[in-house]
Amino acid sequence: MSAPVPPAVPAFCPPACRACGLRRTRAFTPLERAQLDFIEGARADAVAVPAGFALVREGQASTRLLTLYTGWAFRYKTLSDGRRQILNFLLPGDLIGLQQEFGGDSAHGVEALTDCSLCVFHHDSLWAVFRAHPRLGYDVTWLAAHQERHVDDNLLTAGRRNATERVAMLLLHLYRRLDRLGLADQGSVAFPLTQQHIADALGLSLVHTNKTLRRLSLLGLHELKDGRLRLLNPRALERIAEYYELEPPLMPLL
Amino acid sequence: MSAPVPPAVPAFCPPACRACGLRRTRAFTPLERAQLDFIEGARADAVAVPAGFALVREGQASTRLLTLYTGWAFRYKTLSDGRRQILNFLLPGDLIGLQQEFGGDSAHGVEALTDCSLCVFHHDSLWAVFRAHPRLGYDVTWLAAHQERHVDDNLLTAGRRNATERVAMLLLHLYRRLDRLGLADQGSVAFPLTQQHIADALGLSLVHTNKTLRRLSLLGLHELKDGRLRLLNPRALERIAEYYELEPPLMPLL
DNA sequence: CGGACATTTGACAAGCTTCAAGAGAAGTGG
DNA sequence: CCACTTCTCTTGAAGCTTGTCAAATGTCCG
Repeated sequence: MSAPVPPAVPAFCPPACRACGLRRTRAFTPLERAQLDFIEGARADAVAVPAGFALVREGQASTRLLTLYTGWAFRYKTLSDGRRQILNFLLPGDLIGLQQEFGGDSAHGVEALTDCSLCVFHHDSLWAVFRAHPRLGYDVTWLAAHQERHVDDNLLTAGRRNATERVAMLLLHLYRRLDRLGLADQGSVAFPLTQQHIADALGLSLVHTNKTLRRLSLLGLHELKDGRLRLLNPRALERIAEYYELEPPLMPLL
Repeated sequence: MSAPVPPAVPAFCPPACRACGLRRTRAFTPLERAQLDFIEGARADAVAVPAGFALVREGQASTRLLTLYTGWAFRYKTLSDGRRQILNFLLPGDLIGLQQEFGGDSAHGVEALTDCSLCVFHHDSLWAVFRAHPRLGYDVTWLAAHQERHVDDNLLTAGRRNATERVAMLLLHLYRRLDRLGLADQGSVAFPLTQQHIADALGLSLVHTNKTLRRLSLLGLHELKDGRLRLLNPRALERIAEYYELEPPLMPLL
């Protein structure tokens, strides 16, 4: 938070998609001009929201489709007594609202974790995408399948890994996604999660999350300071989490 | 298994999609003739596999797209020491192989849980679907998003529900999906899962799954006999699992 | 300085896992 | 047709991981 690291992309989504800072990060598949123009036409707005803002409310209908441009958000579900499960974290480039577009209420909520800026698409633009640009429709499906892979990973983590493995998994996974987006700076990344977020993502209690995090830190595996995460021994974390990722694929960006 | 209940659809997928038994169940959205013909043209084969057959191998590339016609299957991931997490169960009408179609190795395996019959689509037919019939492409995305909802539910279950709630959730959820497909017969459905499957789906140990299942059964909430499941007190199960589903939507079927 | 919030630590309880072993059902081969 | 193996279900006991309760410390911000 306090480290004076310049952001990789400007804080606001520029009006022209071809000027989009995200597309310059090499994390996304390049698009043809016609496709880019189409996307630009489907955009209704660019908005900024503060940390904590409810982008999608659990159990409510919402037909807006959003792309996260800067900041972090997360999808979650809750039980009536307050127990909360974070389903996955959303980083720049991730699409929000796919599920809700398909009619019906949202089965999950989406909350901004930091201040965020987003692209807002017109209502019903999803169907228009499929009609006008099958390739982009295909990309949307790719994104849906890709997001499901993240949830699959998290389900394996919550269901079958112990506390140490879970924490190692989370740190590694997030670090790599951020690095991929060019958001790593001299071996560290901004890390705005509270331990409560981590606990809710991993299916652990807050106290136990704290103790596990502490232990890994004392073992010299990572360092969490000033709102930034540094992996001091990524190999050890890989072994613990049993998480060896190959080269991550290029992602489509809408 | 041993109960002499006639199957709701014939055991084999007929060569003509318009004769497809699944489409008569009213669980799926009706299609236009042209769309149906296109799907029929994309079909390469109809196959039957025995229980235990590996439809998709974990970590291997596979570009086949399948639709489950009869029987049960499940998606899973494993850790190197054998711990296994079942991600979700696949029932008739579910699409298999979406993730793998998008290049790269499969991050999960798919195994037939019972004898299954399936429709096999031609390689690259997915992209052809998007090109030729945007509406069907949209449907594929709907299916991807819908499957993710199931995984979301399972993640909430594994991460935040206790053993009793987990088991209640599973019984209720599967019963409803089967009922929806017209596979319920006088208040009971075929239930081919072993307790090991249930344990692996819920992130519990086999022993604890057994004891929890036993307790719910002794409380008169359900009956599991002769390979069939009967919910004796669905309301109580709903309250325990905190799972009140509205009318399930019509699903697309490829 | 006071208040809200995040982190940290200790003690204890509980839920769940592991270990062990027996019973029942189903399939196989002599 | 029966012995044998294999698989699933069942139950008890012990132990460990994780959750809950409680409270102190630290940090940010008005």
